[in-house]
Amino acid sequence: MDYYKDLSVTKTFGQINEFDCQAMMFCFKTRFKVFKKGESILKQGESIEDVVMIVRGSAIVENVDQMGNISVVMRLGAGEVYGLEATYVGDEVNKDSVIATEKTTVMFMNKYRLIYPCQNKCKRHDIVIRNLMQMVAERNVELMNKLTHMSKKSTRDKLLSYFTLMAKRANSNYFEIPFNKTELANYLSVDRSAMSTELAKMRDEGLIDFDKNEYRLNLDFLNKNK
Amino acid sequence: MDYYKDLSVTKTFGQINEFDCQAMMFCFKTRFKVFKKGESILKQGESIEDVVMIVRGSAIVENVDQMGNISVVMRLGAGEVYGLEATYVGDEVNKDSVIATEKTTVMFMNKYRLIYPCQNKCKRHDIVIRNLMQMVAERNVELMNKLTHMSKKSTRDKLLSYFTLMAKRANSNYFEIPFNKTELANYLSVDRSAMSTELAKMRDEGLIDFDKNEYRLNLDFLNKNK
DNA sequence: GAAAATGTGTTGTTTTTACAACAAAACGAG
DNA sequence: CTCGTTTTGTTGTAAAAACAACACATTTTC
Repeated sequence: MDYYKDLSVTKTFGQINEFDCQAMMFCFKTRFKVFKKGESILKQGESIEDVVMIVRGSAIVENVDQMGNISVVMRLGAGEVYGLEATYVGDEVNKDSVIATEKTTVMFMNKYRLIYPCQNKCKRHDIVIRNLMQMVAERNVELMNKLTHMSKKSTRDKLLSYFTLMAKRANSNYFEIPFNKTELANYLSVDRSAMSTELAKMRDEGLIDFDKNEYRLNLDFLNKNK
Repeated sequence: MDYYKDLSVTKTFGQINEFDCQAMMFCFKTRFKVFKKGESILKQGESIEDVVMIVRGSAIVENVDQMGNISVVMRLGAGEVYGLEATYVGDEVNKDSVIATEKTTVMFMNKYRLIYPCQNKCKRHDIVIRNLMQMVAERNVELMNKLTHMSKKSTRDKLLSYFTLMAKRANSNYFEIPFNKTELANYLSVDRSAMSTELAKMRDEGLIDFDKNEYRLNLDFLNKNK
């Protein structure tokens, strides 16, 4: 396979040469699969066999409760893994579904091989462990950020909390977000139509502007009125 | 110091003998401090110098936004650490405050010494790294659970989501929670008085019962009416 | 390129929550 | 034990969000 080009730019395998990477692929019993847009990479409730990594493309982690409410937990981009934390805490079934948002290549890795140190020749396993640790820490921060947005009382404040972070990340008050409107509503746990109304109101007030998934945040306005 | 008794039962240092533990204490430049109830162990906005571990007692992690809204992020019990993820991602200031909820002994550890492998004699450092990884993974699951509660639309569903998890954890429909009513409201991001009203309503309907921080969840009733 | 599916914006109505203000209860320190 | 502080419960009102139903736009698929 020539997936090494993709793997070499991931956080997990980036610092590892192609030869060692190959050895590790073997050790982790990796297999690759390509998913079409909308296909489920993992299904909520199914037993966990592997840790998955997005090699190319992207996916959304979502949770559907008994009442049918959809909650978007996060988005996974290239290089990101899912299923690691569950493996560490010993969960046996997926708590969420992972759904491809475009044509997406996924690498499946044996969950046990990944987290236990091995006696094999893949001598870079320690580096991978370190990298995974880093990624779990980053995910933690990501979840804390989501909590910060969701803890806001009003839809407007939730949106502003999210937009402010995205602007900071982009280092610009003009930025693109990885969600469409429906997904954003499910990410922030607000009603989509109510959110749509609120966004329109914010635009009328000159606070923000947007087109598709691109947004502009008028920070001057924000600071003036606080 | 005779803190070893306390440390020996923590996830981080539990598998390590007293001698190695002592060596590591030195390596991590640990220092101990006792806080009274209500005192701040870490303050939001202050620069991060150390990773802290609750040795004895407990604390609450909370965040106050510009409008003065208090959000309880999580509760820390004995053996739990705070500041690790921030160190991994390179944050320089505390995003939250950590406040002792009772008389609490805290161990401060040099953040760099903790996460970088060292050349010293503390040969159990690798075990500590592994244990920390486990704890960060567990914290992620904890945060995901909180997100699940908070993503529910109504106060009642938020409460039920939380209570159901606590009952599952306790393996009983009778359980104690680590929050008082005010803290619980701030944890779930709902108005305290509205929550109080909703709890009373749920009690009237026979769905739950409670006294102080102890709750009983009537699951039969729950299943019957869904 | 047409049809189907998905995504988005708008409106009015209903339900829920936040807010404010207060009283009662529990707790804690001296 | 007592006073001050914190926690909890209650109520009415105002504000906000959820919901439902729809039209229109956009995207996907064959």
